[in-house]
Amino acid sequence: MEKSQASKRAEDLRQSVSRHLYRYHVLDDPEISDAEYDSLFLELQAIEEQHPSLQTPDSPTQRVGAPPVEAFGPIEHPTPLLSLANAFDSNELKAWEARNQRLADDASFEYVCELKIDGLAVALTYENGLLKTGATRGDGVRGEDVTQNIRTIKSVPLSVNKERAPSKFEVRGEVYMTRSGFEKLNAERAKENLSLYANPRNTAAGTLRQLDSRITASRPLDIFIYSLGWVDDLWTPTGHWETLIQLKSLGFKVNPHMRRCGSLAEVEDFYKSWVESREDLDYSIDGVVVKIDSLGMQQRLGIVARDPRWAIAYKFPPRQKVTKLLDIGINVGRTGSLNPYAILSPVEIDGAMVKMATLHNEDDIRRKDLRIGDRVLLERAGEVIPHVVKSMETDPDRGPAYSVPRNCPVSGDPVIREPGEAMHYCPNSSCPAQFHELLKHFSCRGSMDIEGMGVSLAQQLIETNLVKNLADLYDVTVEQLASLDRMGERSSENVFNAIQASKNRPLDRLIFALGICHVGSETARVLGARFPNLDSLRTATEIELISVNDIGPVVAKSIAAYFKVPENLAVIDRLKLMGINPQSVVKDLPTIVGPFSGMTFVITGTLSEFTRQQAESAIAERGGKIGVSVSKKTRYLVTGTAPGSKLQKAQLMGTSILDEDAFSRLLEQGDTTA
DNA sequence: CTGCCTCGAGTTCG
DNA sequence: CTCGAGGCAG
Repeated sequence: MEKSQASKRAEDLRQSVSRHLYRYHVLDDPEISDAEYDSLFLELQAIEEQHPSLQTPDSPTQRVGAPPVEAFGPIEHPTPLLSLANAFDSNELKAWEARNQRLADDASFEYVCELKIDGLAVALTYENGLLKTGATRGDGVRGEDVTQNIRTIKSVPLSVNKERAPSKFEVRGEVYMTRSGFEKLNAERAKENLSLYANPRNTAAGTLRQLDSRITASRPLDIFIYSLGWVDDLWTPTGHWETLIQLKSLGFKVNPHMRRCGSLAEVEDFYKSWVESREDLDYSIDGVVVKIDSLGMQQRLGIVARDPRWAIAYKFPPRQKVTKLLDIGINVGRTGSLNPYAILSPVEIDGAMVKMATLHNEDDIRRKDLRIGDRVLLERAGEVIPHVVKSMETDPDRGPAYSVPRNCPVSGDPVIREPGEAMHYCPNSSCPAQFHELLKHFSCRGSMDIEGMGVSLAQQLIETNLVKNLADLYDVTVEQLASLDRMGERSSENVFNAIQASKNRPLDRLIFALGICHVGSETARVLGARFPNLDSLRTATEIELISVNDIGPVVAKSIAAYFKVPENLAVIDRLKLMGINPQSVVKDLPTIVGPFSGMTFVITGTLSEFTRQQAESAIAERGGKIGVSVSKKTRYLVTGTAPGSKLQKAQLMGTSILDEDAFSRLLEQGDTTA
């Protein structure tokens, strides 16, 4: 290509690549496919390689990172990056307003609320439309020059419209890493056997301070710009809100969740709505920043020490607390696994008094080096279930490291741990603790579905020796039930009837209810469809079992082993005598042909017009399948209110997402086409 | 053998 | 919901 031609083409490409980067990373609304983008980018790169003189400092090819530097140079901030005072509750927020009103002759304020992103503050300067420097906050007065790293963040404009922007100015923002990007990064590291990063914030901090900016370029950093630092001319916005709008129109990525509020009550509303839905975001926030909108008023109120009077960080209640690990207890699971759990000095987190948390297994406890008596960090993150994050102690001699007991705390049998397995097991399958769990499993919804059979009733039946194995359950009389604690005449009859009614459950439910190791609801369903009754399953050889779809050597062995135990066979025989011997019609797995054939649906959140069961059977009736988690094979994600992390994953993977209305419409359409 | 995807098992508070 | 691990396709 001739140089003049190449120059023209390079200019066109730079513009269009920059535009597509902006649409993708700032607006989140791409116009072209990734492949189309790649081809434009590669063409530009090729031209610039051929004619190095055509390369410009704001070319998108300059975002890939540069060779490592020895150390970062210092950058002085012409106007210091301030910190923010905190308010931890509504009273402190009111006190803040009251103080400002006193100082400002009882003026009334307009506020701007923004999310407080949990990331790192940076200052970016532009000169004549070009990005000049990017610096960390440092101590507020002097930071580090991380320009090369900042350039690799795709949503940072390398240049802005010279006509509309001041000739020199500084913007401030927060660099962060999305949760999904963080998880993806850790997944990649796990694959390469590298150590895992602790959390998105620290990882973002480490990444921004990478001496080799090519590494930074490969990491999913992003930025939200939230204010103008200084400006040399031209621009005289009158308020913070207007500043944000202007920054957005210049092409900066400004967080979309901001609100102008006429009163503190509105601020409270904004704050409360985000306390509820902070987990729906793909990045962490730790509060709401409240600023007085008017710049004139800001100047009038001024700054005390390092905190401006006109702004405050209204922090969310912490979801992490430090508490004392009083002891480590052991639960024995249905499979005989010994499951350690933390007994904690009760603390309130997010409205709930937490006093227990699972500790998974011995290795996990040792990895976190938790010892009895330690102060530990406890977290109730997005999910309801709390977990112990780490120990706060550092003294290596503070007490003995934890070991799972050598003997089962219930039956006293020596526990075993197979090489390569994470869990310790009690080998005694008739251990009362195991039987208690089995009885609960046998009775639960999805198994034999015996209503009224809860923890306390199961315990009493076992302790009174009324039920020593599963078959005994069907010999229990109304009178015996009524003799137990908290069992009146009515409830005894109800439970008795529920037990009798459970005799008619289909084969797959019975197989599931037996609690054979590795045989869950799905495997039980497969087995129930392949074998006509329990007898034929019982006599099946391992080879026959393996030939069944979805059954491999491990599961086959487990099933065969179950049917070799004399106690198990005795129970099955007795159940049969009592009339529990369901038959199934053997055929190839039923395939319903319908409008949803070949589609997998995943549901998250709470639906309002359907129960989950109804939604699932509506899908199944139309030939669709229900998936547990979002994967490439998921056709639709159906979302209700308060969707879980599946939504993020679906967005990440580009899965079609249906809200409840869209789902209803799809069901109806399916009906007409069926 | 290696990378999916799916299944199983355990999970806290009110 | 999340983890670990079983099953299976490439």
